[in-house]
Amino acid sequence: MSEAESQGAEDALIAARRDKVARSRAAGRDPYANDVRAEARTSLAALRAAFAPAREAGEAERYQPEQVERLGEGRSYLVVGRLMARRGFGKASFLRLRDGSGELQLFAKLDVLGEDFERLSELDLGDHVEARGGVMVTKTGELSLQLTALRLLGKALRPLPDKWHGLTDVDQRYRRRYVDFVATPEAAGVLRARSIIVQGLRAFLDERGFLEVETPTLHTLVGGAAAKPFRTHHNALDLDLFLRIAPELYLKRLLVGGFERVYEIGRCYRNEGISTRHNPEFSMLEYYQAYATYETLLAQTEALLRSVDAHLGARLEALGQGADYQRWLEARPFSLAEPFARLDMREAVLSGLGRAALPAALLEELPSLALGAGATPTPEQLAAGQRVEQLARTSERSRRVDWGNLRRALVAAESSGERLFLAYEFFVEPFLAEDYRTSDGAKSLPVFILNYPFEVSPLARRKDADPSLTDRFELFVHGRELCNAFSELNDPDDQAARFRDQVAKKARGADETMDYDADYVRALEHGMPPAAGFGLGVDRLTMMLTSQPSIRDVIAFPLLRPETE
RNA sequence: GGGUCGAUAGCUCAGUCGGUUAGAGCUGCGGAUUUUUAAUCCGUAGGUCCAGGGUUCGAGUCCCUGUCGACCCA
Repeated sequence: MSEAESQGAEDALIAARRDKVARSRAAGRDPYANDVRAEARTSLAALRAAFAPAREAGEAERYQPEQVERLGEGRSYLVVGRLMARRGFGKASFLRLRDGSGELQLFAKLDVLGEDFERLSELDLGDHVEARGGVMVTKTGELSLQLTALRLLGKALRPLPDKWHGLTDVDQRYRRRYVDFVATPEAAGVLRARSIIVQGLRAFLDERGFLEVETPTLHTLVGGAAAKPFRTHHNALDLDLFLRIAPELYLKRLLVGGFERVYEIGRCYRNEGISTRHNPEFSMLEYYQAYATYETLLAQTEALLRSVDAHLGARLEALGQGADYQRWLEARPFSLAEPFARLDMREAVLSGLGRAALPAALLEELPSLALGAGATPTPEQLAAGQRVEQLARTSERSRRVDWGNLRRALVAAESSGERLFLAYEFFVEPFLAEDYRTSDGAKSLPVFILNYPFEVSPLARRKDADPSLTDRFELFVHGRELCNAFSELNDPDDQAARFRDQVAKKARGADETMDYDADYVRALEHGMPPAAGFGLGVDRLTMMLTSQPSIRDVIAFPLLRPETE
């Protein structure tokens, strides 16, 4: 970039910083020096920890000068980081330094710092610097480093956002996440929490003898979930491929291969809308456990979530982010502390209808309520419309049911199983958070929904007692789906029939169906041990545990429409 | 896809009923200040008011279209 291009206010700010770079260079100092003796460096958190004994009880950030002096023993410390604030007083100056572990005040005095003091004018907020000095306490009791040396390590040519308000434009926050993480400490904290959550998931499974594996993300077929895929192409093989929508079918091939416990944490891709709960690429945990049933996984799911949450709380506390965790914990509308509720889907629907003062027989009546197409409504369609209006008036809760979308969805429902599932989605799921509460009523209780119809569960094992249902559950936390688990279907003939149903559905126009995976059926024909499998959305789990309103807050670089210029 | 709200300096925001040269704080630059905590004080620079069209003597402001974003609904 040439200097001649500069124009406008932003460029003037950048030009001023470039001038300082030139001044540094002219004086023989490298504005991008890379010769920090890292082994001599003390992190700001470590430095604070070393002087913690001098902290005054009660007063969080006041230190006793004599004790600090004794602990310091005249030692000199080397610290590095980004300059976050500066308050100048002529022949003295206060600077705020931030590194990856925390922050510390630097105190520069002309008579102590010497000639480096003049170079303060070459520094800007945002610059990376190296500082050296002894630890002392200022008049207000703040732990500080009294500088004996200070130099630039990496010039920031662009200014940081407003030091008090930070970056508030939501679009700018997600577009310039590197600025957001500097300007919004909580945003950085959420990313740290995410890493800890993933560690917690791994630790839980590793302790139980699971093997972490990686399976293909480039698939030749669509399978493992109901979703629209991204398409891509391999040139050398001239092969059309899909980005995976789920790892399920490969993980179960590993069960056939003799691995009894496997898991994968990885990216999946779904070519669907973007919302506060959906990003086109997202992370899923799936694990498969031979000789387990979905009932085994019920208890294991509660244990997993509590274990991860405990791990998160403990690690954040250790990192000095305990206040963040406490704030997130209080903000949660749900609690993991009490045993989760367990509901059979059909019973949940009947109970949901009852709570809305709707007749149980409505389940059988649903097909006639489907929204008809066509310009002029038939008498049947008019009757259906009147019937829905009547039903919607039966109770306050019935009024809150999304009848319009239920009627639209019913058009595509081809079986009583699909209609049961729709009834669950419209009469039960929206009310889970208010209907199932902790014993004190303060928070919602996570709810397991059990026994899904086989038509909406093409990879799950049928129930022995009722083959129209499957050994499957989903976990809803505050009304939002978090986990999906079932006993695996290992009968190759049944699986082949389910695939054929999926293909037939696609032929009838459904767009979120699976392809027939002949290799997977062949794998089952070689024999898959009885097993249960589990899936969990890592992004959603992170949102829940850190009380973040948007999935974009838990993803480092969420997908955005490209900037236009 | 529909509705509501929004877009003004690098950042955070004002801008009255349509009226003269669009303001403030932070950041920057110059100055004062050797214990500050969003330091303070003085001075100064910084604008295609999202884009295009329209109404008007006159538009940041009113109208239309578009772009982008947020939220809600689907």
